[in-house]
Amino acid sequence: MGRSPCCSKEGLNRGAWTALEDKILTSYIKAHGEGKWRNLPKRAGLKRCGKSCRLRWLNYLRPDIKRGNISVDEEELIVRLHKLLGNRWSLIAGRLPGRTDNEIKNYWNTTLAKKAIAQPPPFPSQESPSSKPKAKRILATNGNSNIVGPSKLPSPLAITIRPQPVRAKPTWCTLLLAQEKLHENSPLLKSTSDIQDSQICKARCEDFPLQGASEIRLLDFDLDDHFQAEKDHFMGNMLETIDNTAPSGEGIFSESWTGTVCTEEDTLDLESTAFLLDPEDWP
DNA sequence: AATTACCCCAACCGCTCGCTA
DNA sequence: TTAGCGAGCGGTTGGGGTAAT
Repeated sequence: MGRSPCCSKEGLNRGAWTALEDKILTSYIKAHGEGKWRNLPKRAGLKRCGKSCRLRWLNYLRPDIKRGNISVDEEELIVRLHKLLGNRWSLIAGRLPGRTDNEIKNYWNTTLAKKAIAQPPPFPSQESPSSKPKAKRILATNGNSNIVGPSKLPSPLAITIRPQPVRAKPTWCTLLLAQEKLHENSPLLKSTSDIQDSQICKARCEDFPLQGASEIRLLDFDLDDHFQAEKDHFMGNMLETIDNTAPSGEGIFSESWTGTVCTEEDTLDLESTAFLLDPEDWP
């Protein structure tokens, strides 16, 4: 079939944007909003490809953009997220308010990748997530590591794991690990009986909305300050566990699995998790 | 001061996905 | 069911800036 190019390249400006072009694009979007990128240049009077306009706006002109001066905290978060997600820059950027995927990608390629090479990961057998075949389901393995003592954990606590959404509207496969699970040596699901247990946890979540948080994230819990230290401790151990359990692509945190946003609404949407409760449905 | 080498990052490109008619 | 469009993603490129010689 072959698709039409996004725009005719003839007669269009290319390369660096001028201040005037920036001004035109900014005022047009302020007046008419984002979207309809293909027609935007014509309507705004810009001799640019629509894609180019979109990129310029999203990566540079948007008012909420933070540029440069990536903090140590942000850097650490990028490293952790990259460990989990691979080169999924947009997902990583989604966890860093004000940062764009392009900036993070550039930062990684120019700065962090070198550091990563200089400091090889502790588990040599673990490949970069992006180089591994996609995992298809949650297959539990034994983490075999102490996570954190019972008294350290905020309550209630749930972790949601879902397959990596390729685009919007992901198919959710939600597992909620009961707090009690985290008190055991193996925090990860090992058997279908564990999955049955996770149902109980869901009920608890329904009964017990998260305090002061409309969402939690595997890498960025949004909990009360009171729990900050516990959160950091927990996350540190959790990441170690992730490293230990996904050396061969069959751990639940391998390739296509990400710990990601768990909104209250998502937590309550249990339908998509049904297959997890039925061992017959496992391959 | 001139030249070269290297680094950084904005922008481009090709591809894919979701949606819709 | 399928073709086409709009949009987003990740890899790559090229040019400007700066350090080194």
